[in-house]
Amino acid sequence: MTDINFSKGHVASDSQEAASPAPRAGEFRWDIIELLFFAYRDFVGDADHELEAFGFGRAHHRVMHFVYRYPGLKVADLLDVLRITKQSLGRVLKQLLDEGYIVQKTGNNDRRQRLLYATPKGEALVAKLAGLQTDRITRALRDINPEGAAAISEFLRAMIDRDDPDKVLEAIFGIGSKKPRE
Amino acid sequence: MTDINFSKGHVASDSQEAASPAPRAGEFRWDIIELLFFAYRDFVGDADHELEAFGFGRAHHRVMHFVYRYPGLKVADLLDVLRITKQSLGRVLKQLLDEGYIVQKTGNNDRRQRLLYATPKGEALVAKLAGLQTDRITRALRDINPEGAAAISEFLRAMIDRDDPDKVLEAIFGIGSKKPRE
DNA sequence: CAAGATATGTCAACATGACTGACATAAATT
DNA sequence: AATTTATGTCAGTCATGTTGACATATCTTG
Repeated sequence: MTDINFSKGHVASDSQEAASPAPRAGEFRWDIIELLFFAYRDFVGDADHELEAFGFGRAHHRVMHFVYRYPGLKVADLLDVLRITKQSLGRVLKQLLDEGYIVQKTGNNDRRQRLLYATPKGEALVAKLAGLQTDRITRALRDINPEGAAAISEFLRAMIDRDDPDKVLEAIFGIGSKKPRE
Repeated sequence: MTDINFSKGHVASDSQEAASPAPRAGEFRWDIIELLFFAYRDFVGDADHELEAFGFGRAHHRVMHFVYRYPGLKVADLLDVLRITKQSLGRVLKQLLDEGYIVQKTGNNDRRQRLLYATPKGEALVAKLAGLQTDRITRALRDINPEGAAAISEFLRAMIDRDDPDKVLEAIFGIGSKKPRE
């Protein structure tokens, strides 16, 4: 049942598209495009499973992750990183605060700011999820030598937009190209 | 304004977590976890922008992509690949059919099946989006040698779950581990 | 052939996580 | 004192996912 019957018309080694657009002679990176899709799907799937047990979703994970990793992150910074609206963040953040995964502290210099910190309970959740994802990454890197691993890191960095980096990206990339786009 | 003021407590070279969980001595791949997050965010962001002009979302893109790439894909196959319910697919697919991006043909062997094909209009859309993503990938690979590129491909493949692969994954991986889970 | 299984489509209700717009408060800046 | 900034919140909407129930056509099987 359910035989592999689709014709694979455009797959990889196919000759040529008869399509009208013909953008640039057909040299698309279908391989990487699809590998990224499946790899990311399964990568986040690890965490998604666990999150159900807590009654949380991906949104909660992202918030917890960055709050844990960058203690004292401001709400505004979090909004930059996640690229969502404050209304959208508000709902998720409120749950995490109410349930004791995150605490807020008033900023020292600027008392309007609410600096965010993970509680031990929050740290435990992040560690659990990061453990699952680290397992997958470690498995995937097992048969890859250091040069290959460096190439992977370099590739992923180069895939990221560098214009107008948020605070977390500046930390990751080391405050390099602070290029104020006019 | 908006100074880089978070304390970076747990970042990379930090000594040790005082947290309670302590899963495996703290050797998490924070680097790859975060690079994947940002790389994928910007990777899909390319397409998201363009899609707005068409009044479509990511869901439409995913459907169009796989229908174009694997002509004659059955509805059931598409459900396997996207891992969504048929009701969810139905809404998106109906729009793409109504607006002439996809056509259905009755299966030859099994007349219950609806085999899906991209129209020229649909192919043009897929090509446009794949062009944007290919540009990003090509840019990212520019300074990476063939061995590095091979490592990247190997890594992404190894990140994907191989148990119970769907039709598309079988095509990508070459019908390898056809392990029928009982 | 009749019965059952399969492939697909559809209706209805609901959940999550995005969005916009408007407005409120407290604290910093001018 | 007036304005700007950082944050929070209310209200409504949209996109995309979910369950559950059911309909129809077609294939498979006893």
